[in-house]
Amino acid sequence: MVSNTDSSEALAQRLSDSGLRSTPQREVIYNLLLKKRDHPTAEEVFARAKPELPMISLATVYNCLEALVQCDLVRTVNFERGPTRYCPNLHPHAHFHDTKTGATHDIDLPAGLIDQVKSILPPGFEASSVEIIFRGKANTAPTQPTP
Amino acid sequence: MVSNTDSSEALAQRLSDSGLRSTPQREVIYNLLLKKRDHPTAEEVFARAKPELPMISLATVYNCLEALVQCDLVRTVNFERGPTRYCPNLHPHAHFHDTKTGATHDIDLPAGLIDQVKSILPPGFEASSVEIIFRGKANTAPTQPTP
DNA sequence: ACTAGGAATGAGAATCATTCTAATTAATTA
DNA sequence: TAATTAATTAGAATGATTCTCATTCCTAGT
Repeated sequence: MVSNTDSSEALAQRLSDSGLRSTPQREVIYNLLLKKRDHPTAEEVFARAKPELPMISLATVYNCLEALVQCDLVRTVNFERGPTRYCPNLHPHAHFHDTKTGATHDIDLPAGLIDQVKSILPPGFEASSVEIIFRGKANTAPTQPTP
Repeated sequence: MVSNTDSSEALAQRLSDSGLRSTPQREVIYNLLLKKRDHPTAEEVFARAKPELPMISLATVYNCLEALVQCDLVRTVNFERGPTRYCPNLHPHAHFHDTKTGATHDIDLPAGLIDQVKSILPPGFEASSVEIIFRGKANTAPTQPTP
């Protein structure tokens, strides 16, 4: 099992690789993103952090989230002009935005898809990233009630 | 050649199909989007409309753009949380955002690509739309100077 | 043509997410 | 330990968009 100390040190390492410091606020926020991976907004992160860090300010939440994005532990997701949402990254994935419920789902991308999509670019276009956003209804079956 | 009246009437038709009225402001704004297809923001549209309609207000620009979006003559494009940009639609296309210059380029999508991308969705996900955004550098050769 | 009722417009206030500022605190290095 | 540098906090400021509301414009129905 991964101990708390291990993940703290991994985070500290990642941060310092980007010239940033590890702080209690950054640790709490990163762990909270890992615990509930539902693409919270900064305000939601703020609310979830408060019980652990009652004095934390919204500005710090933004600062911490930006730090985590900078060291590539977290990705931002935007739908239209809604508030930015944060997702503890790793695998390449697309996002499915349920227009009914507002929920965001990660969609794993099969190997090669990104390259295949990039291959439609005319000469002269060098894409460093490709973002794919689906919109629609997700019929995510609720946890099956035992009959 | 398509006369001004023709396009006006086409616009009027589209608008009234969506229960909206044709107005001078909406016509000017739609024509201006068609004339320079560089994905302007509302503020930019505002600036371009003023010479023709000195009394137009920014609120009206937003209203008109929304009307055009509603009757499917115009699409919105968003990059992160930057201002919404407007693009007179029609073909299915992706967007390439030049991170160096900020310019937005339309990328035509080959037939079938959208369906192919949709096919990666796990069961239960019904996508009504797929958006593809590329980011990177575009080496769009400037209009070749005759030697 | 005339008028009632519903849109659309214009001007400015309000809102929302985010960024900035300045003062304070904490951590790291000399 | 002192000096530097970064991070935190609270609140002000910003920027895009939406809202409000008074006014004007159309459109039906008479």
